[in-house]
Formats: sequence, C-alpha cells, structure tokens
Amino acid sequence: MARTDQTQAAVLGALSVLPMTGYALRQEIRDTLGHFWSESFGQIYPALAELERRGLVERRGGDRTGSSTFAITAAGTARLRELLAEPAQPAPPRNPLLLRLFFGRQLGPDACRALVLDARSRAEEQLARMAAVRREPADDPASTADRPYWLLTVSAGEHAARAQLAWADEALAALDELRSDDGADRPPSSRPTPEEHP
Amino acid sequence: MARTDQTQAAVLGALSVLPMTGYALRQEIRDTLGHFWSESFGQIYPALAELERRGLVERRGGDRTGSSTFAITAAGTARLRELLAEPAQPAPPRNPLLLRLFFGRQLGPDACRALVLDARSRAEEQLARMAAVRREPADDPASTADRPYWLLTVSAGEHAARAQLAWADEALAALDELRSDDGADRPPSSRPTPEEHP
DNA sequence: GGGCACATGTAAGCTGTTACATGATTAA
DNA sequence: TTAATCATGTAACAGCTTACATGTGCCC
Repeated sequence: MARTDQTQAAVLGALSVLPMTGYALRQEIRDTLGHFWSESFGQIYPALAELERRGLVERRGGDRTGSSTFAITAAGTARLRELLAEPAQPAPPRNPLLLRLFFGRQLGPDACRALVLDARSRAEEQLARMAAVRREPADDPASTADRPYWLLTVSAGEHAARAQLAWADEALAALDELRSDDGADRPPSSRPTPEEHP
Repeated sequence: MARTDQTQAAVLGALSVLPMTGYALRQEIRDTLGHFWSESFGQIYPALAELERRGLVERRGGDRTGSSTFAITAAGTARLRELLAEPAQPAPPRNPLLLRLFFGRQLGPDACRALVLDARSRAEEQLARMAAVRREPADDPASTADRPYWLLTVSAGEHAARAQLAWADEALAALDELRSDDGADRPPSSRPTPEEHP
C-alpha cells in the first residue's frame, strides 16, 4: 500500500462507520484513532476531494452554505476493503527517546533519568486514556458492530503502555546503578567526560 | 529539535563511538540502531557534508581514493550533547496494523487473524534479535562505556516485543470468539456484509 | 458586537525515499 | 573476468506539516 493510500483508507474507514463533515473527520481521527494514527489537517480535504472525484465518497448538503457531510459509496466500501487487505508494512522506526538513551553516555545518568521519567508519565497518561475509552458506552448503534475490533486496538495500546511502564522502572534502576558507579570517583555535579577521537 | 537535526544527532552519535566511513555509518545505523531508528541512504551523505562544512566532523584519508573516514571533532561532541539535550518529542503515530484492525469488520475475523499472526511472528523475530545482541561480547574497548546505555534500548525492544506477543495471543482469542459468533447465523465462507450508508 | 467553535480549503516548504550514476577494490 | 561489495554522491519525487486565507453560525 503506497503512502497516499493510507490516508484514503483512514478517511474511507471513518466514513464507513458514519457519514460526517471533513471537520468532524479530523476530530474523529484525532480523538478516536489518535493513539495509533494521525492525519494532518492539510491531508484530509485533498483526500476527500480526490475520493469524491473518483466516486468513492459522496458530498451531501449545501454546496454553498459551507458545511457538507461526506458519505461513503458502495464503490468506496469496496475500495476500502481492497486497501485494508493490502499488506501492512510497518513504517521505519524513529524513536527519539531511545536515540537519546543509546548515546546516553554523552548526557549522563541524571539527564537520562529525566527522559525516562517523562516517558513513564506519558505511558501512564495513555493507560488512563485507554481506560476512559473502555468506560465509554457503546451508545451509537452504528458502532456496536465495530466495537469488538476497536477494543483490539485499545488492548494493544494498554499492553504497549504497561510494557513502557515496566521498562521505565527497570531503566531507572539501571541508571541509578550507573550514577552511583560514576559518583564513586568524581564529584556528583560534574559532567561526564568521555574520551574524544580528535 | 527540528527533524533535520535528528539525522545529525544520529550521525554525530555514531561517530562519537568510533570514526568510520559514510558507508559503514549506514550499516551501523541499520544494524545497531535498527530496532528503534532508521536513516535512509540519501540522508547520510548530505548530513556528513553539512557537518563537515560546520566543522563538527573531520574527513580523514584519501580525498581522491574514494574512501575516507569521518571523525567527530570537539565542537561536534559539544553539538551532539546540545542536540541530545533537546526535548524528545514523539513522532505522530502511524500503525498500519492497528488501522486495519480498527476497521476490521470490513475485513472479517479471518483476515484479521492473519494480520495478528504476522505481527506476532515479527515480535518473535525481534525478541530473537534482541537476545542475539545481548549475547554479543563487549569486545570493542571503545564501546564498553556506552554498553550500559545500549542495553537500555535493548531492554525497551524486549519489553515492547513481549507486550506485542501477549497482546497478539489475546487478540487471537478475541477474534476466534467473533468468528464463532458470526458463524452461527451464516455460512462460514461468506463475506461480512456490513450495512451501507448510501 | 466580539469571540469562539465550526467549516473548507490552498500554498509554501521541509523531510525523507528511491532510483540513478559512478568508480574502486576484492574474491571466485 | 566477472560479480559482489565497498564507497560516494545526486536528482527527482512523494509525503506531510504548517501557516495562511476565508467565511458562517451561535452564544454571551
């Protein structure tokens, strides 16, 4: 699946649950898919225009009043299934936290601790968000059929967050060891002084 | 930290461990940072040229023989610390697997199972890779000081992979339930037929 | 009437990937 | 001598973010 198609899949998918405006689409993607997906604002309207041009979504409501809702067509549903069936190739990873820790010797144990603590609290927030999603009642009848699948992604978020918490605690302990090792032979406030390659 | 700077941080960081050629840099980033970082080929040489222009790395060896090794300078080390100290803002998430599962009703439980099984085996591979890294002896004396930090990233990879495994097993069980629920009122080979919004 | 949320778009610019182009060295 | 690996780059393009521009409807 080419990269452009992913945006289309997300848009078609959201519209397959419920027709809505582009604006609502943006919020839905941010709020509901937010923990595993993101679309920037500037992508959604061009994607909608392209999908409309291809007859995969339909615009309804005032053309000049400004607000119009988009609905998926039968062709759009077919296309969505096609897109989802394509292999899910994971994006090349880029984890700025782990990059910093990998070269953590340059930062020293204390700065690394701060980074890990920050990541830990983000994981706790995510866990809280996931719990909130679980508490949300399945009030919308259109979404009850989708809900079991949604819960799979919630569960993924929970497992990932709990793993992050467990790792963070382990890492903090390891960094404490490093700090006391270093502290033995030089003043506690001093910078680490790794050797150069001049 | 702007996006461009991240590439520079990765390059400077790698050179802070050991001077090497651009080609070796690429391999080092792929093989050693691979489980949490990636740089595409076309980024490394421009980044090196820019770093050289700014005096943060030094080119040594034949200018015309083709091969030359790059080494970090004192200014480069200072710059690296600066870059690493900047806040690590996590990239907006884009998980194609979870996108597919979220709209999994369109695919049906069986196709979803296949996706999860695929992710599961990838997690097992990652776990094996992490184990292999742990077994690698710290032969290079230049890297022994860095090793404790490296192991933090390995541990992160292990926690994430184990979480993925646990989640996958849970998800597979949930999908089995869905399959038998669906199977009760229609032939097993039939497609799911969600209602449209025409 | 002023501010805020809703709503739809456009354009510039940066980042990053891929493919291409070139040549040296080394092993079969 | 032919193929593979090492080595250094460039150029075109795709993708995405950000900021801008514009207007409506509603509530205080």
